[in-house]
Amino acid sequence: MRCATWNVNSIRARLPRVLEWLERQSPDVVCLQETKCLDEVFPREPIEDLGYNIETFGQKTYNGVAILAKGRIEEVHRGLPGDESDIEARVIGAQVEDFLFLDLYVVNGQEVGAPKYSYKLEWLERVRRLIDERYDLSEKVVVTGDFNITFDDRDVYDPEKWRGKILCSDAEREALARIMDLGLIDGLRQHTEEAGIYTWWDFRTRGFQRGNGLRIDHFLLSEAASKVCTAVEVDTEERGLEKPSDHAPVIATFE
DNA sequence: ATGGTGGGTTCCCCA
Repeated sequence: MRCATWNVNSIRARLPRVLEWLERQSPDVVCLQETKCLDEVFPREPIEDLGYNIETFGQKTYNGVAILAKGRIEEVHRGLPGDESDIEARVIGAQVEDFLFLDLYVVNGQEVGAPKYSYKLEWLERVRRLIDERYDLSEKVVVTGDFNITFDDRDVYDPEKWRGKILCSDAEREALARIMDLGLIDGLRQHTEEAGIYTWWDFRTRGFQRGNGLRIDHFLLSEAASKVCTAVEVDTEERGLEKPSDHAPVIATFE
């Protein structure tokens, strides 16, 4: 079973890339973020034609998440419990075979100290509660997506420049650590301690061309999932093609 | 400290 996460930065703008990539990689499950469209205009047919079932949770203009799977998608849930006034489409969860998935598009936060930064920290605590209350971590649980947080300096191309900045601040890393404390493992770090593995490169600074990236897209695995996870790999090649997303796909393999 | 590019919307927001 191979599962991918990919922030596509608009499913409609990225559709040719996504279709080609699905054909090339043929993952069993795909968790998408930043689809940026209402469910009724999600381009379902060309993806279904490649053999995928689809569950979406979108909104106009911003955010939006979706799960694609070759198998049946069951027990689908959308959003965070509690505040019904929060309509941001950033969370979708589902079961595929004997795996429980949670696909997240974590709030970016804009900059440390901004209102959106406080919202990001509160939002992460709500995610922690969702996992704690709804997910049985004795099962094979895969929490994935765009976390907009680096774990540590190995995930940052220039740690001194980014020290304390958005995506790298202590409070963000602590909020992520509290989620990990539920009993989740960073899937990539099971396999390598190597620094310089990135999943996102800023368009504005031509980060990819300069090798300036961050690792902010993750696979958080329950112990049962981690025991059967044989690889977590970034498809860096995809980021270098024509009209790419600013994120590369990441693929986790389970035996 | 600033700006750069890219996507979507609508006369600017978000990343």
